[in-house]
Amino acid sequence: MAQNDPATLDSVAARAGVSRQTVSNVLRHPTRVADATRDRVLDAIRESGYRPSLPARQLATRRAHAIAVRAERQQDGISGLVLDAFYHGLAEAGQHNGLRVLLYPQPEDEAAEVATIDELVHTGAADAVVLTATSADDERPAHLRDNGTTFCAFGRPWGHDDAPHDWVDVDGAVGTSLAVRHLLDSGRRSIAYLGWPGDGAEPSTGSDRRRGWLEVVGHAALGAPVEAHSLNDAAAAQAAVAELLGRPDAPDAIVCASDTLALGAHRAALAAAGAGAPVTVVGFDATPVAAALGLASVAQPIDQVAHLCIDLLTGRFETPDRPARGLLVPPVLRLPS
Amino acid sequence: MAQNDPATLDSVAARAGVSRQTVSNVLRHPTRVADATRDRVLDAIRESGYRPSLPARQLATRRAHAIAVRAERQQDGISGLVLDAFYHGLAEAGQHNGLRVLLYPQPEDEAAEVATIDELVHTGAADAVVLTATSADDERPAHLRDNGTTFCAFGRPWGHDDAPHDWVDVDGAVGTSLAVRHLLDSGRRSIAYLGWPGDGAEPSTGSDRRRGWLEVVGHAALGAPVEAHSLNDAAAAQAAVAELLGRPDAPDAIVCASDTLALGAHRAALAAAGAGAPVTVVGFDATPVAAALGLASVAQPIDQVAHLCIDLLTGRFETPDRPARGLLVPPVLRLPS
DNA sequence: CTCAAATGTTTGAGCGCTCAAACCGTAACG
DNA sequence: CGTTACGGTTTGAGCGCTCAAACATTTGAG
Repeated sequence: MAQNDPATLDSVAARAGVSRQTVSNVLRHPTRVADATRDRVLDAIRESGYRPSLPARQLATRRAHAIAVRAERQQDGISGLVLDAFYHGLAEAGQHNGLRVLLYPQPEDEAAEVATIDELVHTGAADAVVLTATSADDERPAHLRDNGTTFCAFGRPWGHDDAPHDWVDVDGAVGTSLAVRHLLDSGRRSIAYLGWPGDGAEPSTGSDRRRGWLEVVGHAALGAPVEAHSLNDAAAAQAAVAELLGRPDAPDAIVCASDTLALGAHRAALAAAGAGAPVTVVGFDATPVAAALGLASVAQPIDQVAHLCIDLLTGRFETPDRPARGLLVPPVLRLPS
Repeated sequence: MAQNDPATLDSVAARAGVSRQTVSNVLRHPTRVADATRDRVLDAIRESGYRPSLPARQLATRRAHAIAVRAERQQDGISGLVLDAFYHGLAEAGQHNGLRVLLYPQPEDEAAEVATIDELVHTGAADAVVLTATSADDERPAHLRDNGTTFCAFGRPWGHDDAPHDWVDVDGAVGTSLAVRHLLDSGRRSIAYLGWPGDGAEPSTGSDRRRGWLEVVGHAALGAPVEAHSLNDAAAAQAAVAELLGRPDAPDAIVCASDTLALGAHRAALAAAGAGAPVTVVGFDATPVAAALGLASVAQPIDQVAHLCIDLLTGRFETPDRPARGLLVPPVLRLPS
């Protein structure tokens, strides 16, 4: 099948009795080539086991046909899973679009990361970047914009609604509102929220998730909304919820901003199981932990997010000047099986 | 700083008043260049903001300076974390060695995966592959060997001890033996094992972990070893352990082959807490779940594994014919904080 | 029957780098 | 004082591809 030396455009051309460029056209612009010629060339390609050389193409087109994404340093924890799925989604969607996915190790800080990305882009290793874990005080988007680097963020430009860059995010408010509705439907009357510190104030992932809860709970008019806050740590969450359950207005359900918090809440609920009615806990991220504990949890459609990121990027490659676009996708509530 | 057009070897050379090749030498073979010249060239590089073009280098050297690794499709679960850490480790170790890490989406089956890898390598996108999740009946190593593809596996060639390829793995037996010793030290007398079905027979990750337990337990001569088996599912594990704890020879500690199993065991132990002494559970993989539940768990030194994989690969790039090498690294027991 | 417009194919140049070989001084040696 | 040797530098060629322009053919209109 394959020759001794790997086949090239020229060797295939010779074999098919056409010119180099015609072979190239068969591959990249099939319509430009006459049917008979194309078949002949395709045969020659098959017989010789030809594979186009990526580096050569990159050199000629000045496109890397690759995007870069950060390989997160050791995660805090439970939602690490989500990133795994995101990587897979990117790789898959990228493959469909002729984009390879490059991993770069998370640098010390944001400045170093911008430098890393700059390096990647300017050496021609990648055409663009997908930014993950964006936050309100994130300096990366602005720097990348200044650099003229193409990128798409997974995560809204919190607090910078005018930020002229592409992004995709999951609608956390919809997620928590789904959770509350589900709990109302199953007869819960007093639904508390367990979030992170500072959830109320600045726009953030946390405040977004809290808002969804508050809207539905407020709408249902079930008395004053009850909430607690804790760092994203199961033990801390457990303590916070234990306190909550000791109060006179103890809730009969808790919507949590993460599965880590949900785990803590679940343990507190178990501990308090003796006294009072059972408390239902709903998590966020639908990690295996929630599944294992038999908790409902809000599932982010990570795969969809990844595909949309790729869509936005490929779109921008084609039309560099089109206005920035932000896409908000709804999560779903995953019930315990 | 940077010019309008990106700087090239030639533009830098012109600026420094030397030839193209001298600039190249400054970068790749600094010793070949006279000190004065080198300084002049380095200045020119700095002033022009020159970045070497990766594609051009790849084309000329026929090396991609990249390795590929599979982006796992949705994980069963809890140990997804481990992969995240592995990706980061690879990216980091790769960066130190001038290797970029490429992600390819997990294909349908092993045959398709081999084809994908073949594609990656023959188009010059990657020089080598890191194989993950190897098992006894894995066809990938043999195929890759036949293809002449350079690779390194994370995972032993179970049942193919003669397999002439590079690999790195974590010594599971050492892990479980550490767990047992720790339990003995803390006064446990009857230490059971919770593994996966078929752990006893063929060489596998499971049988390896079981062996470590059996050796130490047998050595301590504490009566007939007790064990249970279950699919890697928390609910199934819970049922299996519940049964175990109901027996007359119920253990006072359980070493598990995974954190998923440990989660199940933990829940069964909690449920049985009323009757008899408390049961201590030890997991495997040191996922956040184990940490959250307050369980000790065996931690795989994933970062080290990743670095060793890169070491083996870079070594092989330099000496393609050196004999295959297998590296076994010991895990550590991570106690609950 | 001529000329222009399609259609299909080839040619030339160049992307930015590295390799190998050639080159050029100068120092060391006989 | 010629010859060799050597550190330092340049030259030529080529990696495998794509672009734009040039070149043949064929076709259809006038």
